[in-house]
Amino acid sequence: MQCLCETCVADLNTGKTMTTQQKHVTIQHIAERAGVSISTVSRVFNDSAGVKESKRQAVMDAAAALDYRPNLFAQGLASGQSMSVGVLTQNFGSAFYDGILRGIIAGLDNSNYAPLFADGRWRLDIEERALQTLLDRRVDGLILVGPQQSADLLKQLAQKMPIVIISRIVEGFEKFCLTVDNYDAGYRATKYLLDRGHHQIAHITGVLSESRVLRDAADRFAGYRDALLDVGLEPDPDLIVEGNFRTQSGLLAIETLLSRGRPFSALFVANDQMASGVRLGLYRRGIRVPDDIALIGFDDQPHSAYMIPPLTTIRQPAEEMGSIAAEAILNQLDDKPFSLPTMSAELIIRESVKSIY
Amino acid sequence: MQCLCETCVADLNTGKTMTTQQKHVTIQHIAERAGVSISTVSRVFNDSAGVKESKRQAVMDAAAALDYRPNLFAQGLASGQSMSVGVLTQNFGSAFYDGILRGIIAGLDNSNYAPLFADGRWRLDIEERALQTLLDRRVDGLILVGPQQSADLLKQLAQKMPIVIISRIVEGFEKFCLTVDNYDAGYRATKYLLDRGHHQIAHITGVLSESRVLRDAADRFAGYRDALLDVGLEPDPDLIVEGNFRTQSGLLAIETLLSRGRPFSALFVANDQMASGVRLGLYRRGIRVPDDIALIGFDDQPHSAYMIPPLTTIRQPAEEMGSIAAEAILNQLDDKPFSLPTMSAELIIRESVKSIY
DNA sequence: CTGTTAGCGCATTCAG
DNA sequence: CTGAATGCGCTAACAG
Repeated sequence: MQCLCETCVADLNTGKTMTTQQKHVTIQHIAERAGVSISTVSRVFNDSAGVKESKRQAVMDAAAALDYRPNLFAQGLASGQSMSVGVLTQNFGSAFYDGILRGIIAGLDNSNYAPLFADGRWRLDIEERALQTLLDRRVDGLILVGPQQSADLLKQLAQKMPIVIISRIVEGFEKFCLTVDNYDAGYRATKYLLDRGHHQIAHITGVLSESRVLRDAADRFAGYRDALLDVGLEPDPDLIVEGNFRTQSGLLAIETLLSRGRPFSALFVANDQMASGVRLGLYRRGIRVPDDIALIGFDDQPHSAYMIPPLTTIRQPAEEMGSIAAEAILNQLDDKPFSLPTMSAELIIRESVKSIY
Repeated sequence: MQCLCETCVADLNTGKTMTTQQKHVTIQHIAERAGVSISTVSRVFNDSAGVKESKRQAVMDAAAALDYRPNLFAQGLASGQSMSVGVLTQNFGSAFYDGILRGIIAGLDNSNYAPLFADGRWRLDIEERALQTLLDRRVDGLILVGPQQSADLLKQLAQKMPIVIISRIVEGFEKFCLTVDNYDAGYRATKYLLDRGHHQIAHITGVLSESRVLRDAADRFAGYRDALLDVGLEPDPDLIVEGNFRTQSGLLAIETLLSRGRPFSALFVANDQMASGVRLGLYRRGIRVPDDIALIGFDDQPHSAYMIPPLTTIRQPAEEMGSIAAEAILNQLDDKPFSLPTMSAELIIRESVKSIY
C-alpha cells in the first residue's frame, strides 16, 4: 500500500502528502516505479504510439499497484478535452426525462465519455446557470432535453461542439434534433377513438402559447384536429380546452368542459398528468370511465397503468431516444456520420377506452 | 467583440484561435488589456490580497468586456479545488429524489459551489461508476442519497472530504447522516388508523432483507408493530406481506393478503407506488376504498393526491432535506459546525381513510 | 521505440 | 501593493 520509490519518498519528505490532504498518485510516481519516463506512461494510457510490450506491462502493473487515477484537471488542461458529455434536462423527476437519462447512461457505457447531468427545473434562469456549469466544465458534447434557450444560442453552441437537442425542433437545424412525432401520435390517438365509434371527441391541450419554443402541445392538437377533419368532422371549439400539462389544470379543464354543456363521449388529454386530474374530476361528478366517457392520455407515466380503470395512453420511447442521442454525440466526436430519426410514439391500449357500440 | 491587445493579436497570428477551435479568454488577455500582471488579475478574482482600487476596476472592466470565464481545469489543477459538490442518487425519476435535488440546487444557489449530479439507478455497479466520475472530477464535497456502498468506504470518503448521507444511517457515523424518522412515521400512520376505530390493520412492507443497508422498510414496519402492541394488539403475521416498493408488488401483495382470508378493515402500505398497485387490485375485486377498506400510503407521490379516492399518505420533507444537506456541506467546507437533524415526516390526511364508527 | 521539453491557465510563493 | 517566477499533472511535439 505504501510505495517507496524515489518520487514517493521525496513526496513524503516534503510533507507533500500532508498539505494536499490527499496522496494523489501521478504518472510521475508510476514512471518511477516502472522504470520509464512519464511520456512512456502517458503513451501506454493513450496508446498514442507503440511501446515495447515489457515496458507497457510494467506501467500497467505499477498503475494497478498504486491504484492510479488520472487527474482530469491536468488531462483536460493539457488536452483541451474533458471526456465528458453534458446532459441538460428540465426536470429530473419526470418519467420521460428519467427514461432519457437511463438511455444516455447506457449509450455512453462503453465509451470513454462520462455523462455530466444538470437540470433546469423548467426555469430559464436555472437552466442558464446549469448550462453554464456544464460549459465551464468543458464538456465535449451536449445533449439538451427540451431546452428553452434561443435558437441562436443553440446554433452557436453547435458550432463549438457536438450537440443533440431532444424534444424540440430548431428551424434549419433539424439535423441535430431528436423528436417524437407528436402530430402523428395525436392523430392516431384521435383516430383510435373515431374507429371505436366516437364522434364527439373533446381535447384538453397542453401549453399552446405562440412564444413557446416547445411545440409538443401544438402538434398533438394539430393531429387531433386533422384526424377529425379527415373523416369529415369539424373540430368543435366548445370541446377544446387549453391546459398547462399539470395535474391541477386537468381538473380545471374537465370542469370547464362539462360546464359548457356540449356532450362528448370521448376525451383525448395531452398528457397523463392532466389525465389524472381529469379522472378525479370525472369521479367526483360520478361520471364513469370508460362507460360514460372514454379517456386517453399521453406519456405512459408509471402510474397511468394503475389508474382506475387503467388509462389508455401513448408511450414515448424515452430510453431509446437517450441512447440514440448518446450514440449521435459519440459519432460526432468521432467525426463519423450520424442521423437523428423522428421517433414514433406508441399507442398503449388499456381498458379505459371502450367502444360506444 | 474583438480585442486587439498584444496578447490577442499574437494569438491571432499564431493561429491559436484556429487550432484550439475556441478563442478562450485567459487572465493573460485581461492582464494585458488592463495593463497589469496576471498575478494582479488573479488577486482581484480571489481577493486574496489588497489591490489598488483603480487597477481592480480596470481588471473587472476588462474581464467584463472580454466575457472572461475562468478555466476550471486550470483553477482546479492549481488550487486543488473544484468548487463543486457531487450529488449521487439512486433514481433521478422518483419524487423523493427529485425533491432532494431541488433542495440542493436551492441550497447551493448563493454559494460559489455548483452541484454535480450522478445517478446509480439502484444498481451497485452503476453507482460505483457514478461515484467514481464524481471523485475523478475532484468534487470538494459529497451528498449521497441512499448509497449502497459499504460503511467502510463511506467513512473513508468522509476522511477526505465533507460528506452528507441522506436516507441511510451508518453506524458510528450518525453525525453525517440525514434521515427521516421512518419508525415514527410508521407508528403514527398506524396509530391514526387505530384512532379511527380500526383493529384489524394489515401492512404491506418494503424490502426487509437483512443485508439491505437501507432500513426504511424495516423502520416503518417496526413503527406499525409497536403502534399495535402499544394498544394491546398482537401483530398478526397473516396480515403482513413483504413487497419490494414497486407498483407491481403492491398488486401481488394485496392478492396474497386477500387470499389468506383473514379479515381486515384498514391497510398501511409502505409506499405510494405499491399503494397504487393495491388500489388497482382492490378495484378489480370490487372492494371499495375507503368504504370497505381504509388505505394509507407513504411518500406523497404527486399522483397520490389524484388517486380515486385521493390516497392518505406520509410526506417526507425532501426539498428541505436537500437544502439542509447542502448547507451542511458548505459549513463543513468552511470548517464551521453543522448538525443534521432527524427529520420527521408529515401525515397527509386525505379521503381514503374513513372512520369505521 | 523512448526520454526530454515546452506549455495548458491559473494560484501562489517570493522579491521587490 | 505588485510583478516575476514556479509548479499543479498531463499531453504533445521534439529529438534522439
